[in-house]
Amino acid sequence: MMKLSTKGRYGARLMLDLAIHYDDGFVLLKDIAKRQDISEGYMEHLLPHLKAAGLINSLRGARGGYKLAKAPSEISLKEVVQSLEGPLTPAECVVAPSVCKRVSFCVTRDIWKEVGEKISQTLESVTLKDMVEMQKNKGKASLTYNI
Amino acid sequence: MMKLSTKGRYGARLMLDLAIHYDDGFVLLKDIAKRQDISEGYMEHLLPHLKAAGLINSLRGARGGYKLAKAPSEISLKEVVQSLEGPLTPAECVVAPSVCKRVSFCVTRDIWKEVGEKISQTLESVTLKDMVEMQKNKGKASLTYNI
DNA sequence: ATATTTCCTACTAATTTGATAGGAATAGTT
DNA sequence: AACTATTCCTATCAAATTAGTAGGAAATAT
Ligand code: FES
Ligand code: FES
Repeated sequence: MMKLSTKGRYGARLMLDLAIHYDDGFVLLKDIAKRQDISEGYMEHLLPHLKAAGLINSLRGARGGYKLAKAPSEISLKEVVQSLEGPLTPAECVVAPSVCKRVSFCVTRDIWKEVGEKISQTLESVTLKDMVEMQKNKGKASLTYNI
Repeated sequence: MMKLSTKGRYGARLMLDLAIHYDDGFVLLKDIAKRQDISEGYMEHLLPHLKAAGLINSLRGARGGYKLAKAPSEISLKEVVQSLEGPLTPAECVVAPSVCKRVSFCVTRDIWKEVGEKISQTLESVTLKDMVEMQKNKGKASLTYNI
């Protein structure tokens, strides 16, 4: 249905959480899971991908945890989603031409490619820092509403 | 993986095929299936959606078949994909807020919404007529190559 | 040593996707 | 009226993907 899987959605929230706590040193997965209300066990599966993509660092053992490998302003949402969901294209054959026999003359493929590029551009234009700012503003707004 | 399902992909090819044969009256599903190399039985499932969306007309019985309900220039790829895949948004909660408890303060949701709008815009800017033109140009190019 | 935490692997359950099958309803043709 | 060709409808099945759980090994600080 053209949906992101939970990998991408949970991953975005995970990274946003790490960005919010960027100055707090290593953050416990347990705490992220609690704050974001996501199963700790499931979220564990996301971390190797994020690490392989060079987006986070980890330390094990007591006092261990996770933290961003770069400043929030240096990490785009595109990197996050892509590391978890794979290529951001609506059709496999855009990135793996061998899966379709019709690649050489298929018009729809050209369009799927273009759509994928638009998605990439959009996600690339948003950094974790932007998201932290957005979150702060949201917090303010809801406080105002409560007065 | 942020992929379109075969519904959307096959549907786009089906509609392109109908657009190419727009002047030929009712077109047989059998012929579309043969030309596009898609299982006739499976493609059958797509047609009710396209019809419900007012994109095609059908006639049953002998000499029956399918044809576009509007001129190719009046049908955007967005309508086609949307009728088959549902809302063009990367996360369910954008369109059905009740599925997440965090809607009121969730930043990622705002972003998924924006991405969905970009996808919509891109698909909306392409009509079946555009696709037919693209196909013609492809045909020309490949002929040239063969000389 | 001990407690805490990441890391790794295997397994299971649930959902979605892709595909097939059989026949009812409809419309033209003879 | 009988016949043929086609859409239309529903049920079913198989395969693949996604979501989630479990158990324990490896590493690090105290
Ligand atoms: S959809 Fe893959 S080549 Fe057309
Ligand atoms: S992902 Fe649905 S509200 Fe955040």
